[in-house]
Amino acid sequence: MSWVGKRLEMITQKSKYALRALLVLAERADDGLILIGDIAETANVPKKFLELILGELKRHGLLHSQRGRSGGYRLARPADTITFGEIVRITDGPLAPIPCASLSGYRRCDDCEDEAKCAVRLVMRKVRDAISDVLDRTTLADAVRSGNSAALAARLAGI
Amino acid sequence: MSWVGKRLEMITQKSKYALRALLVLAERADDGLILIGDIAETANVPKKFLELILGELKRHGLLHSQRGRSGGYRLARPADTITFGEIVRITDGPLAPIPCASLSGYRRCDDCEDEAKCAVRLVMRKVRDAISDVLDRTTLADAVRSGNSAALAARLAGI
DNA sequence: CACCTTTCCTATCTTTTTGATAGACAATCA
DNA sequence: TGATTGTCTATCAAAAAGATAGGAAAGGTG
Repeated sequence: MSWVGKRLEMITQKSKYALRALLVLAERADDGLILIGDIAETANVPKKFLELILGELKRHGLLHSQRGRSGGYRLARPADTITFGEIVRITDGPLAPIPCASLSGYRRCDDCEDEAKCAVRLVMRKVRDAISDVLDRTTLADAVRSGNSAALAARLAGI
Repeated sequence: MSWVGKRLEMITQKSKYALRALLVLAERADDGLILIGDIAETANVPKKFLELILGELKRHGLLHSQRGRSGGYRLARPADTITFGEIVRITDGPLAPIPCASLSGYRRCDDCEDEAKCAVRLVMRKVRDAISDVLDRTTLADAVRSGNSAALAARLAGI
């Protein structure tokens, strides 16, 4: 099939890293501060790159951190109040497939003749809604739960 | 807001061009062959770039074309049998946000420890389903209709 | 046939985005 | 004081996206 070798990502590696890192922090939410090296290793993310990502998440209020010996990171809010949508918007930008279909990051297409009758935009608005329907309703806590039960199911099926 | 200036596209310009071009062809489905220069002008797409796109769509069986004087392009199938999903998959690749969540273009993440319990993947599969629910159910014919009625509504509201 | 028109193919180019690393700096605590 | 740990800024290389150029091939017309 001819699309093999094409672009295969709508969500960047960076967002994937952010999600994995936050899931680690959500799982260990009761363990106090966690070292970035620890997060990097568990989530399998290059440590230096993770620094940038966690910094961004912190600046947006998702993380609390402390420097110095016995420092580290933890979630700034309960895991059931942080959604995938919020995270992806921070690391990748708006969820809409194209800017003219975005609520949070609307921008007119500069090559659009008449936005009112642009069928592409109307369809992409539906796509945006469908994406946000999933991502804005899924919290880190949900994901931890579903990850655990999926692992359990796989274990039961496999063994 | 801090995501201003970030990536604002999940669907490329190329796909937008493809959709606009095919919508032009769908609207004029009864007019026989249409010149690429005509399509380029109407859809507001750089002609040379459009050549590449239409070539790809043709090779995938969406278009019929003829060379020489009185040549041009037309849809190879009825407009109500061509979906947005099919088009976007040709021009941009799989709909899934990440390859490990794709049906049509599955590929394992090479940095994934245990796919079975990867919560990110589970969520992104839902996103994939949500996207394809919209795009695989929307045909060119649907879009032409909705574009027209949206234009009508705008006209009624505005004048 | 010769000629014009139009699609088709291949190569190339520039710009932007993505993913990643380096190194100095600042806070914290023993 | 000094080891530890997060924070900031700059920089880089590779890949993807967007676009253009030039000619080859096919089809119709006189």
